[in-house]
Amino acid sequence: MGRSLCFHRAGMRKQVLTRQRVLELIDQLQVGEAIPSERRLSSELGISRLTVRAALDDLVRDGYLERRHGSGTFVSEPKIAQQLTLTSFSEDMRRRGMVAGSRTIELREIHAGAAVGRSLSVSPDSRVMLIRRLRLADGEPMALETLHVPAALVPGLTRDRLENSSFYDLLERDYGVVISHGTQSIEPTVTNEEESELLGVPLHSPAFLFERTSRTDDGETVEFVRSLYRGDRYRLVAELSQRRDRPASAQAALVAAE
Amino acid sequence: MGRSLCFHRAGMRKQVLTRQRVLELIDQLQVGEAIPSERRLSSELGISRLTVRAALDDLVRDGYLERRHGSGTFVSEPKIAQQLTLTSFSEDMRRRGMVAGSRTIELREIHAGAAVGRSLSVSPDSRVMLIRRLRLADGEPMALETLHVPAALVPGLTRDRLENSSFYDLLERDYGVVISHGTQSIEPTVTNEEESELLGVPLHSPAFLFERTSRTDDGETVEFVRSLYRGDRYRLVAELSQRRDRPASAQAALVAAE
DNA sequence: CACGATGATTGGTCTATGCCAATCTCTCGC
DNA sequence: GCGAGAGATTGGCATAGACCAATCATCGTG
Repeated sequence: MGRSLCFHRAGMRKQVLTRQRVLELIDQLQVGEAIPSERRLSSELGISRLTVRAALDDLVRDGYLERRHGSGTFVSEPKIAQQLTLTSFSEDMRRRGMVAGSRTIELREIHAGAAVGRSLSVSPDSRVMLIRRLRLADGEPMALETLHVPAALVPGLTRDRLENSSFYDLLERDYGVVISHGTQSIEPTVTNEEESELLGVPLHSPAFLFERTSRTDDGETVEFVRSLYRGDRYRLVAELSQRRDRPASAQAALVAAE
Repeated sequence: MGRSLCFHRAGMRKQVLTRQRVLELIDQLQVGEAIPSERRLSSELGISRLTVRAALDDLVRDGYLERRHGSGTFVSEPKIAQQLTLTSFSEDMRRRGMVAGSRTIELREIHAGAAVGRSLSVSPDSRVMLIRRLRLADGEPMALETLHVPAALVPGLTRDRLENSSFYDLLERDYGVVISHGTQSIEPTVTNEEESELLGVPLHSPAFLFERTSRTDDGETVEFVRSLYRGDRYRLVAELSQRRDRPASAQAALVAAE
């Protein structure tokens, strides 16, 4: 903590570096413990207090910290982030202290077809990898994932490389593809016979159906995923806030009746 | 726009007032149209550019505006806010250009009991109002809502006053109760016989079950609501982002198996 | 010992300013 | 008329500093 930001990587914003530094700090502290004050961080890191503050704002918004006016800034109870973000299943489970795993059920190359072609912004004739995986937490089936990715993006993809790994990590490490944004929808559904058997739940059990389309920075669509999460083991929880100084905003999409 | 912030209400933060002023502006513009530059707003409102910027940051985060470096700041396509917020059904529907309505099915005073007592932080013997309402959008059933509120909070509550109104508005207007934060969980479920009939969907249709506990600023729990939203008409959609400079964070709660 | 007052520390908000990067517009030259 | 370059405008990021509000700790008094 006696160092200023001379550890910076070229071009990286000070705010971002500060965020990372503070996250390291948080890892070393217990819930409820205070981090150093803004003024202290400012002088120790050799940056302005507003810059420190901006980094902390971000961490507060993401739920890592909570501020108490006049007291300090404290490590939060680990809780659900307010914002939905692109999260790999593996990372998600790891943050819960669980061991994430996966079992590849199917891996083959298909023609995209109309629907998948549209979702991936490729022609229906395009070659696409279809990957079906059962996602496990502490060895228990949690979700069933069907993933489509343009075949040209992942030459030489094998089951071995997929086993017990995060697809995002693999994309980046082995293919230099970095996912940066996407769109996700969530619907309630019920499990069919095959799904029920794979997930170990009764037929027609309630489940969440997540559909996600992910893109790289330059807008290339790199995956379309459907994931079915068991409703008996999975629930979305959010801390909500209504600020008097903000108008209410919508929290859901309403789709047209068929 | 030739006025400075002399329209301010006592104690209200400049950032908040700016936000409101800009929201008014947005209402008058078309999607894709530019708002005045930060520098222009700064001089016209008589506040510093950083303060303008903070207000715009907020609006950008909430999806009202999008910034293009070097070009300006533009009105966004109306889209789903990234953050889940406390939203009244009425406001939600209105933002979709639909007419919100409701039909009160039941309004009576009961004893809280163990579960509701716990949710409302009152004793099981406490008197609690039970309100069941069907929520309509353009006259069509959309959600079934069961609301519990401590009876002492809403003396003289009648069906008339509930009809076609937002409970939040009513709480504030008639009882001076302002909800400020809460916790919401979302689960997939299926409709039972009564629910299916009320919502006009087949038996065992997938649906979202929202449970929400809402509190005032000083932490008093003022309502516990269960809402059942039709899965065929309701879906959660989010724009997702994975910033390289941010660690992934969880987006859901995982509940223990019963 | 307990309570109240005071001072220190902390977060909260804002001002003024500077510089860089990206984009747009206008002018000039071919 | 078109393209390139320069200047203007815009967002992006940061500094230094000031002041207010809330909380905490310490000290003094009853």
